[in-house]
Amino acid sequence: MGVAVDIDARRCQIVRTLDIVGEKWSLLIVRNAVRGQTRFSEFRDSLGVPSDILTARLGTLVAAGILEKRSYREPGSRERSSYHLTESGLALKLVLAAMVQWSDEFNPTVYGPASILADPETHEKVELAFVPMGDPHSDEVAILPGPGSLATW
Amino acid sequence: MGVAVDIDARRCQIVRTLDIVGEKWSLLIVRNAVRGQTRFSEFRDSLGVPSDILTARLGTLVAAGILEKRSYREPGSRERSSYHLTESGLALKLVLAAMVQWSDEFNPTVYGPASILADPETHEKVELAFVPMGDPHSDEVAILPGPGSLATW
DNA sequence: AGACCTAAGTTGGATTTTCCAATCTAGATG
DNA sequence: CATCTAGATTGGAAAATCCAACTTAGGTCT
Repeated sequence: MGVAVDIDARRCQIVRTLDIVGEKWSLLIVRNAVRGQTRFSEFRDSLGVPSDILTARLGTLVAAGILEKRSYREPGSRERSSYHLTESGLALKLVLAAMVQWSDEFNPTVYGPASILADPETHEKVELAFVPMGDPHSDEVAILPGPGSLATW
Repeated sequence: MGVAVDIDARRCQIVRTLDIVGEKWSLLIVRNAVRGQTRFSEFRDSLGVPSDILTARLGTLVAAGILEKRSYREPGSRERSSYHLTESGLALKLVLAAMVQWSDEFNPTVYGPASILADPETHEKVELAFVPMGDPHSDEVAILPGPGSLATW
């Protein structure tokens, strides 16, 4: 992201995270990947991101190990590329969920939440909280469409 | 941030959060505010952010209710402005902590973590996890300097 | 008074990033 | 060999950021 080039600023975890996903569109691409999108045209059409920017962002995310570039072949078409979340990329759900939760509390809409954080198995609502390190807990979450959602999830 | 202007995209909590803190420097200003900084010159000098950009970001953060503009007066000086986190701004620690945790796991440095998430009272290490909604839990966290920290905290 | 100091903020112009529409690529099909 | 299509590239316009110099407005000093 070009922020804070001096060597000790880069030790900051927040700077290091923003360096990777702090540019415009990056986190929204990850969000849509979490929703299951994998193709260039899906990201471009659903987000409205300019295709040259999308090319650049996908490259950055692949280089950072957040997305993995694969090939797929639709019957009757040539081989094309698709982009899939890695373990690292999937773990960014933590950051996305934090934004969802903050927005629900401090910047809600009149429509209700568009996304709801839930237990992947029981679908009970969950929330992010600070727990003692090492205690058994869940780092898995499902992000389900809520009442404020218009999106095809 | 100008991303996704269409009406239903703005229902997304992630878009709504990025609209407020997704611009360059915004989250770093919040980070430094969490560290206790309040003054224009502190933000400018510690981050190296251009002063015109800082003016714009402080304005956005104040307008969004994340910072509150106050006056202070140093003995022998005239009245000046300072910027203080609101409850809403303090709650962004959740997002910052998520970035810290993600970076620790997937993008660590050789120096060890610069920041450590800890219980504000016991200083035991804590981590973000998904817990059942409504269960008793902590949303308080202290962000302490770790072994990788060079910053004057 | 008036010269000087200082934190906060503004201004003009260069640089960088983003945007947008048009174009290109390369294998598949008719 | 013309046509189709998802993925990508290109050139030029627009917007955001950067940078250094300057301004503001009250305070101190003499």
